[in-house]
Amino acid sequence: MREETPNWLIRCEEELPSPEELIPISQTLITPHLALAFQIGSHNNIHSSPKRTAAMYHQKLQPAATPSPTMMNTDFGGDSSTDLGSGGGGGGGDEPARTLKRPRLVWTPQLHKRFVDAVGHLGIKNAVPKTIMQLMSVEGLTRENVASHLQKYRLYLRRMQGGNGNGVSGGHVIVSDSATDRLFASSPVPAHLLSHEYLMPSPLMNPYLGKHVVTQQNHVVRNLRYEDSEYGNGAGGRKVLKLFPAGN
DNA sequence: AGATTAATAT
DNA sequence: GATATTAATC
Repeated sequence: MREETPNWLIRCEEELPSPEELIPISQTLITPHLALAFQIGSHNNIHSSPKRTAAMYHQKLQPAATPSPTMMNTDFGGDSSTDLGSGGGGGGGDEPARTLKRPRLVWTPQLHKRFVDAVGHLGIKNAVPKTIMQLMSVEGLTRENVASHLQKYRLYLRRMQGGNGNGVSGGHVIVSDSATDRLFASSPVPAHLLSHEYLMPSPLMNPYLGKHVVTQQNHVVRNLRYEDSEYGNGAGGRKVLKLFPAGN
């Protein structure tokens, strides 16, 4: 067996060790008592690990604000120091860190910054969720966290390039509002993400085009093509996929 | 605002 | 099978 050496990853890590950027990340990735309760690998902190744990920086508590009916009871909720490390716990999962559902991640500007310059240092090729996650080195951050964020981020970037990001069309500038946009706007966009090839999905390689597909209703559909949706101005003329039922 | 899922591709 | 991407939905 032989692990491939992630040379590029190594290069990136050597290249971007800006301590100012890496150290002061402060945000609650996992709730403090979640981290405490899990006490990942007992509190024998393995300092050899270069990872920064979000739990280390817990300063601002999120009120959790989770009105979901499911409610995370989490027996350890009551008191602290409920180390799961002890063998006593009968049905307890040994590593809830993976099995339990974590509270939803809050993408603070700092965390987003990390995300962005991780993406910035990876090439177009390597800026994929898994590697971004690795380069960010934030404990508890999952691939899906990054994937989800990346998806939204790309949508944001497309809106910027496609439409005039700073449309001076007419008379007034289209300033991006909405909290999301401001978060994304809070960090400068890495140049290589502005590549058209990167942002624009090739309609020509759409698997549906020219083929036919069977819908849930068992109707055969063919001749799929893209059409420009003309919604006056609101959407800004996005492409939509239209289906043409084949007679029956 | 994020997470999750389904379909698809590599 | 694992991961990526997109769209849709929760």
